[in-house]
Amino acid sequence: MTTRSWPRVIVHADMDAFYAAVEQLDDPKLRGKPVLVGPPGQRGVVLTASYEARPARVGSAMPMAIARRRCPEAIVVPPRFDRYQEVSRIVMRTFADFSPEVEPISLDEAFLDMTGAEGIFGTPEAIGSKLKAAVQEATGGLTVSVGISGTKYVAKVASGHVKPDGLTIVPPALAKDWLAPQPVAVLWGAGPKTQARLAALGLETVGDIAALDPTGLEAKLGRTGRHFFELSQARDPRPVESARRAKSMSSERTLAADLSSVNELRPYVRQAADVVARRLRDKSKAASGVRIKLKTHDFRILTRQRQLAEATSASEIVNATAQSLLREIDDPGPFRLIGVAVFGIQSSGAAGQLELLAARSEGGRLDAVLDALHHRFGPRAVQRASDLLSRTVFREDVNLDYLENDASPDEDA
DNA sequence: TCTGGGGTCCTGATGCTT
DNA sequence: TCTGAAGCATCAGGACCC
Repeated sequence: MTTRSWPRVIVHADMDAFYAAVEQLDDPKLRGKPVLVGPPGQRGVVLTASYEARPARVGSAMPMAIARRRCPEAIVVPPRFDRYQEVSRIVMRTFADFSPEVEPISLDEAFLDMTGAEGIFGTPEAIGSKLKAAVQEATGGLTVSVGISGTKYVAKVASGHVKPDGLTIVPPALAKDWLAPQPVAVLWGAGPKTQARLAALGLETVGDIAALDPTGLEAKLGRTGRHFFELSQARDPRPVESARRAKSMSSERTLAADLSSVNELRPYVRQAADVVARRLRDKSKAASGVRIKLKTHDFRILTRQRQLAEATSASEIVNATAQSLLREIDDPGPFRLIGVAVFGIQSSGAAGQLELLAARSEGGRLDAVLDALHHRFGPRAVQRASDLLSRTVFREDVNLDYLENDASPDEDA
């Protein structure tokens, strides 16, 4: 199969049962056995179930208590996020060997834009096979499922079509027909509530949506209706964005036991505020707003937010704002979860200055940026910028998105 | 059977500015 | 000077994704 007639070649790569697979990779005693990664206590859900556990109808997001009942022989392993991040970095670096345009979606999946790569890697089948082999070799044996098509949406559905260790190729010309018999659950954005609404309208498959008049669907579902219609036609113009930035950061925790008094929540707010403020500083970022989140014992979510006069990464300011927002809560509780988030994230410090200068300098050229940096902030700023740049692949025509994205690749992986 | 944590985007209400 | 409409920003909540 050739991709010459494909307008774009988009790859979606999704690691198979990632957390559980990493645990099995690191501990041979777990291999071939049902493994559940999740909190060892009762108040939590399964993060990942190994494929050996799945015949027992155990899967992600299932309450751990239920999963243990359904699969009593399963070995429960507490998550080790540092290790998953480490392996994720290896996987993402492997993807980067195939394309400069890699958009990580989470630790275990990413989109790659491989348009024009046929000359280097061959047909879509060859691209998929080589990518899978490279990941397996780089990680010491982890498998990845790959979907390839002309849009992000179809590539994503395709990668989930055959799992684990699958490779599904959907030529753009066939994509609409390929989607048609699939259930509406594959529509990006159709969760349980929306699926129920669609079912009430007698819509069960993507083909049912594709056959409708889009204005009628829009009248019933608003912008979501139009969005679903476009997806049903296999139309999805979104580009692969390798320079996507976080818009918010949060830290939240479910309490071991519900708390009723706002005063009892204060230490947890302080702790969460410290965590997000530290993460902002670690990434040389500042935030222009603070939000708190509470979950009541009956699972109602309450939020309160406030804009700050000035962007900050100071723990004291984030904490003071969060504590003040807590005073605005008049719900009697009891509460089972407390969280603090910051939003309106922007760069601060050297990375931010570099970004601004790159934006302002003529054409964003690197030499102009460094000159301006030296002129305005002195040699230490140049050193800091050089440190940042030494961790990137050099490009003559550096633009701000590229700099921003690669300034801290370790955390972003 | 009893529901995590980290995110994004959308919607409707409300208040401010022009 | 007053009023109303339009546009915009912000807020709180909801739904969704991994």
